[in-house]
Parts: sequence; structure tokens; C-alpha cells
Amino acid sequence: MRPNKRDELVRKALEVFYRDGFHATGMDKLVVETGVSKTSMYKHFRTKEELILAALRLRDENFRNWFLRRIEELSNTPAGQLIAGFDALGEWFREDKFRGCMFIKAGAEYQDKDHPIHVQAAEHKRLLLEHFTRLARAAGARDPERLGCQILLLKEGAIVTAVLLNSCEPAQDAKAAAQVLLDAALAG
Amino acid sequence: MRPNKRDELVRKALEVFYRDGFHATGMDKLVVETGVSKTSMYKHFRTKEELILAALRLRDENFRNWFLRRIEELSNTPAGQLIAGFDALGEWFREDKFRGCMFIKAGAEYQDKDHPIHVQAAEHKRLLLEHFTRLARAAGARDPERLGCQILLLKEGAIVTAVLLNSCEPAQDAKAAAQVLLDAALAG
DNA sequence: GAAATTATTAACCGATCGGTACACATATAA
DNA sequence: TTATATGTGTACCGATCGGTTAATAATTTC
Repeated sequence: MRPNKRDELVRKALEVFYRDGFHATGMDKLVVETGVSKTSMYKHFRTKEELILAALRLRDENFRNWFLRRIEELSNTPAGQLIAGFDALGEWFREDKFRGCMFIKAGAEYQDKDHPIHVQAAEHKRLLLEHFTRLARAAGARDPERLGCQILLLKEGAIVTAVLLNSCEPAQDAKAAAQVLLDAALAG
Repeated sequence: MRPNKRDELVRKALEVFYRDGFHATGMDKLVVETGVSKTSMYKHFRTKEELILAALRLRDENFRNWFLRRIEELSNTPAGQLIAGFDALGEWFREDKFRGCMFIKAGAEYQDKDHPIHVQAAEHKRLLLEHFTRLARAAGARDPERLGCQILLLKEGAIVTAVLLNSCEPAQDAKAAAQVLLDAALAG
């Protein structure tokens, strides 16, 4: 039961869950796709839920690492980074494998607020909100909590809209909106 | 096969799909909850997918009727209605049975862009976008397409955030953001 | 090198999935 | 009354669900 084997399973499971959904992905499909036997799978993860939680942890790590790093590459001021986030989003939307936000989907499939999967999805959003709020404060916004939350709203809305609509440019429109909100929050 | 019986089945199916999700709701559960036999169910709907599509149609009708009517109750100017939408959202979020947006969830469970369920979910959002854009144009916004899309972004973001976060007031923050965007779009 | 531990496999478990076959009961039409 | 639709319920279909059992293969420990 070497640990890198486990990581490999989580990585593959993440890919399949993200592509096909949670309920729609059976353990048998994962067993086939990973090439491992079912018993081995259940040696590494006691239940399907545990595997989903592990996949979500990896996704959180991957996404936040990429997103925060990309933002820092695109700008070196807090205000600029708040805005640049939407350019990063646009890049993400244009990827072939883009399938929306895994945590929105997790929250949609496991709706009970006490369910561990829902809780973990919520935690991801909380961490993002925290980051946006921190940037808003560093930028000198009048009400950083509010601006941080508004930036989050725009980001989540852009993701959902990118998934469901072809008729507008969510990342661009969200970026423009964020700029207006930021200017207003700095002017006060 | 009287038509009101069919409507009753769709209404109940909508309730259960909304509460528990699509993949998580089996036809057997629906048969039990509606009290009808499985054969009768399949006389009314040839497949589960057909039942889901019927439920989504009803949901679209119910939601848009309620939302647009409520907006008109709250304000009688286009600009005011764009903003009042977020008060209506806040009322919705506070309902006991609030479980997020059924169309976001449908798009999340049926991700293939060509899947009939995904297409129908997208259509709902398109209709809302159209309405917002119309209001933005009537309000005299400089770029009504853009403002309409931004209002939609804020709405979708508020819904997602209301589902996943307890730490901010999405409807209020979205409303404040919408006001800033509207003012900017009118001032130009 | 033998013993003990760990990893892996195929086969299988009851439950549930979406969907049907068929017998029966009811209603209409002649 | 009899023939013909129409609607309903039971029982069942093969496939798949998440998860387990028992035997074997590989590795470690002494």
C-alpha cells in the first residue's frame, strides 16, 4: 500500500469524477479506469465517499495553487490581482477539459448541508472568499468583506454562466464589473 | 391517461428531483411517492429523461412566473426592477425548501452540452438573460447586453454562494453590486 | 530459508437501477 | 351482450450499484 499508488488513484478518480459526475461514476468504472482491482481500491479507501473527499482535497489544492499563482503572475498589486483573477478564469474556461467548478457540482449532488462532501465543497469557497477579502483589504477597499464577497459572486456566476451559456463572455463581463466595483470601493 | 394526472406526476417528480437530485432519485422512489404503479408511470413518460425534462419545463414556468411577477410587485421602473430582483432572490434563499437552482444542478449532473437536459437548463438561463437585457435597455444603460449579463452573473453567483456559504449575505451584496453597476451604466 | 505479513485477484453479495411482459380490471362501442 | 380498446398492478428482466469474502501472490521479517 505505497502512498504514491494511493495518490495515483486519487488523481485518476478526480479526473473521472470531474468529467462524469459523482453519482454517475461507479466504483466499477473507476476500478476499470485505474487498472487496479476492487479489493485494492477498498484497501486504500474504505468507502466511495472517502475517495470523493480525497479527490476534492486534491482538486482544492490543485485549483487554488494554480489560481493564486496565476494571479500573482498577472499582477503584483492587490487591486490588480483582484481584477486579474478574471483573466485567469477566462483561460480556464477556454481549456478543452473545462467542465465547470467541481465544488459547485459536489454541492449540487450532495445537498445536505451536514454532508461531509458538501462541507468540504463549502470550505473551498470559504478559502477563496478569505483570499479575495484579504486582497480587498490590502487594496484599501472601504468595506473589504463586502468587496471580497462581491468578487466571489462574480467569479461563481461567471463559472456557472460559462457552463450553461454560449451567448455572453462571462469572464470579460465579470472582469469589467469587478473593475467598476473596485473603483467604487476605492473612491469612497 | 387523463392529463391532470400527468401534471400531478410531474409536480411530485419536480419536488423530489429538486430535493434529492436527479441521479439520486430512482423511478422506484417516484413510483412510491406518487402512489402510482410503475406501468402507469411509464405510460405517461417513456423514459426517466422525459420525466426530468417535463419537471424542468414546469420548474422554468413556476420560477420565471414567480420571479418576474415579484419583481414587478417590488418596483415599476426598469432600473428599479433590475435591483429588486435581488430582494426577490433573498426571499427565495430564506425559504425552508430552498435548495439552490434546479437548472444549475441539472447542468451539473448532465454536463454534455448536447444532452437534452443540459440544453433545457441552458434555455432557462438564456430566457433570464434576455429579460435582464431587456430591462437594462429600457433603463437606458449604455451597454444593455453587458449590464444584462453582469446582472445574471451576480444572480447566479448569489445562488451558488447562498447554497455553499453561510459567511456572507449573497443577496444583499449582489444587490449592492448591481446598484453600483447600474449607476455606472447610466452615468456614462 | 521459513514464517508472518501485506497486496492483489476473481468471484460473489443483496439492493437498486431503468425498463417490460403479462394478466386483469374497467370502460366504451356494436 | 359481446368485442375491443384503455388503464392499472404485480412480478420480473438484465445490468449495475457500493461493498465483501476467501484464496493466492508478493514481500518483509527473523
